[in-house]
Amino acid sequence: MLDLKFIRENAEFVKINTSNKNATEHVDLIISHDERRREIIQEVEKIKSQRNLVTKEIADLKKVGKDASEKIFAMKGVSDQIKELDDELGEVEDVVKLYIMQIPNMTHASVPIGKNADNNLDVRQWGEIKKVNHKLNHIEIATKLGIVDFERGAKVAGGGFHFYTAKGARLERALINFFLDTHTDIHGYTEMMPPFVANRNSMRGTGQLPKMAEDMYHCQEDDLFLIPTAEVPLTNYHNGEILRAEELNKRICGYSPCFRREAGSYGKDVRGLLRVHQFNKVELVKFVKPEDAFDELESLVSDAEALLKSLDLHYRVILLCTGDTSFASAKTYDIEVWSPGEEKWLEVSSCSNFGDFQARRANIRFKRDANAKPEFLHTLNGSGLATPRIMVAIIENYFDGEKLHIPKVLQKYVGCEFIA
RNA sequence: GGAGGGAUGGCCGAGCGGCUGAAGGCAACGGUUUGCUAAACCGUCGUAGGGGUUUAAGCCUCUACCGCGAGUUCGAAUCUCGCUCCCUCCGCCA
Repeated sequence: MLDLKFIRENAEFVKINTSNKNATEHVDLIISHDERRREIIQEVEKIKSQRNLVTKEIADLKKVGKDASEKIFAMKGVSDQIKELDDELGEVEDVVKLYIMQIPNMTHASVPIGKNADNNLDVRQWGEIKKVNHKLNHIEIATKLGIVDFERGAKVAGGGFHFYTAKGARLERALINFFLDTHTDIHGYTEMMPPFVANRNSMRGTGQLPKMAEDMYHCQEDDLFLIPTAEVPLTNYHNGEILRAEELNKRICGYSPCFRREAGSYGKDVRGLLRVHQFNKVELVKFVKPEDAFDELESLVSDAEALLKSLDLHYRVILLCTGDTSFASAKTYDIEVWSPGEEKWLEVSSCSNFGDFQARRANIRFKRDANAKPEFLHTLNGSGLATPRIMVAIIENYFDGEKLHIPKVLQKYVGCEFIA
């Protein structure tokens, strides 16, 4: 959510920046309603002030035992007048809130302006395309080795769900543990095991609601959503709180399954593990001082990259253009890993700086010192990493035609050197 | 699921419908004093939103906020109703 005052004072900038994100805005509507809002406030507060004055006079009269019925009579009806204005104020404020929540975060000046993924900027690449002596994709290999079962996943839960089986399950678990261990032991994150469902307030706080409601699984009876990412519980961990400056910059990480209905995405890159309704991910979240946010974004990306280097997987980092940057983000880097089977880059991480956008929605602030005014802090998050496409890359890159070699760093977790 | 109890500022904790934006304590901050640490004393010390003023930090003023939302009343932290969360006990369950 943007600051109303900011919108008022930078209307043109907000309009342009929003359209750069291919989003629509109602800035004019917000501003006109805000004007009416301030009109009403002035009017109603004048009446309230009057009422408070007379009320005090009544109290004084009663205290000395005098008759106040004349003044009391005069005040009859004033409350109704106030209520009427307050009601209108509420309506006007609801409109402002409704539309202000729909304005995306402003992208940072360093973000290239562009319509879609074609305009994204290639920042750097690491490693190189490995020669593989097979022509199989991950589905064929995984099925052959018996480490993923797509058919039974579909039988039990539906299309887009799968089982990891036997050593496949072990390998998946190994990835999760390797990721968590690296972030906690080396990168300075504190591990959290969050709830896998969240309420509306949390979903609104991180920006999934209202826009993404259709993409989430919802438990109607309890009005809870299955989390689409651990970003939701991890960021909302501090919802409504004021942190001390010494606690910043704070890094937390956590594993969770991620649930995505992905309504409407059928037919595109959905084979096998490429796009599924439930997947595992280790998420990195930072709460930082505003002035550190963009530096922290760079280190966040490199924390995720470190994992790919350890796994010796060829990857590239791209800077998303305005049109490809998500609703709540000010700047986003994606990390993509090379898939020999698909002959494509696969997104395995998305690292974003949200500025104060989420903090404002979730009301997360900090004080620079004991007497300072609370300020909104800045939040960041990134995947470190999402496992399915890493699994694809490992399966395709490490299969030698007969057996699947286990990357060195994972061997102690999997307990073997290869799967045959 | 059943029965009770509770929610007040950064924290603890008072609060007969008007004198309570809220006592008192702690913490924090500024200062005075004592040859260090400390103690004592004085002062400051919530948030948000309007309006005014200033080049600005700021200052002045009004309004709202005692879990959330409605209601009663001239007037609600205080009374009524609904909701949420927390605690205790019972039941059920991993």
